[in-house]
Amino acid sequence: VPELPEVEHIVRYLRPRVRGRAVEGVSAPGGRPPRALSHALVGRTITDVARRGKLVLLPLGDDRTLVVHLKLTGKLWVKEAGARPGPHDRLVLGLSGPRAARSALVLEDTRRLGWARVVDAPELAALAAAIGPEPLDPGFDLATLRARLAARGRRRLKPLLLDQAFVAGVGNIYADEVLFAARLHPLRLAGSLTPAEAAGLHATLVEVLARAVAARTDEVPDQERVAQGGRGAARRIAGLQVFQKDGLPCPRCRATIERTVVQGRGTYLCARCQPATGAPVRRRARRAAEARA
DNA sequence: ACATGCACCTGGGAGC
DNA sequence: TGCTCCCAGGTGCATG
Repeated sequence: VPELPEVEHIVRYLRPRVRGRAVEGVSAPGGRPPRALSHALVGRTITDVARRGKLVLLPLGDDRTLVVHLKLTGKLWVKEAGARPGPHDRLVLGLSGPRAARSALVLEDTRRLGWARVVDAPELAALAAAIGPEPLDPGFDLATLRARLAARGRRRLKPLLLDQAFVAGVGNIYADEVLFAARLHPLRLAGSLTPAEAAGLHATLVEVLARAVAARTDEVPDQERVAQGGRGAARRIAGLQVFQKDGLPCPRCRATIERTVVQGRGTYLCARCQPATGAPVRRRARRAAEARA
């Protein structure tokens, strides 16, 4: 599941491989001919590869940009031109190059939830404006986070972290990892954090994501390592502390990590390290217990 | 303003 | 073995 660090890694993998290449053809193996995309892309040059939140941005030199969202199972590869299409290849962009080095940018997406489209500058601005601050930007300081927490004080921490309008790029895995590192229960209300807790959340948010990005800057693309041996989202990511570790001892206190469901999503936490303090939560739980009785 | 629940889609695992 | 059921997770939308 690509979250900010994985998307960043894909961007770094793609940039030297597609920058400066012209799109020579567009096809969709096993699908409808992508006529609109083809019309918008053929003949244009990919001038760079960038990221905004979980979006991959491929600017085309004029005011247009190819935007890709990988959702749950999307991957972007550069393959040799003419390589046999994989069973889940959804979109193939033939790229220019010396005859022997011609290549293709391939969107592979098992579950077909991802998308790719070409937008103009105003549309790109609208997409970007709907996404919150980049947590790894130097401008994302503690004051910024505290102001945003205060503005959404009645929301619970985990749904808030998953909300791309609150902060860019956090998904289910890193939301749990950040909350564990910050010793905060996922159901705590944003407005209930002490100044020290807010500072801890800021520090861990930056640290956990930065470490995950840094762990992937080596030459071997993560995607290729996954293809060689990994299976299951958690296995792709080294160094996870709690995500999908239910039943295992907490790496900090040895209590058993548990799995719950928050906002319909699997949520992993150490109840000893991340106590569910906060009066509103308890009141709500008691009301629920009374309603059941 | 916030939460909930479903829809989208498919493969993989559990259970029978 | 082979069937059904359920689940995963990002996001958008309808509903409470």
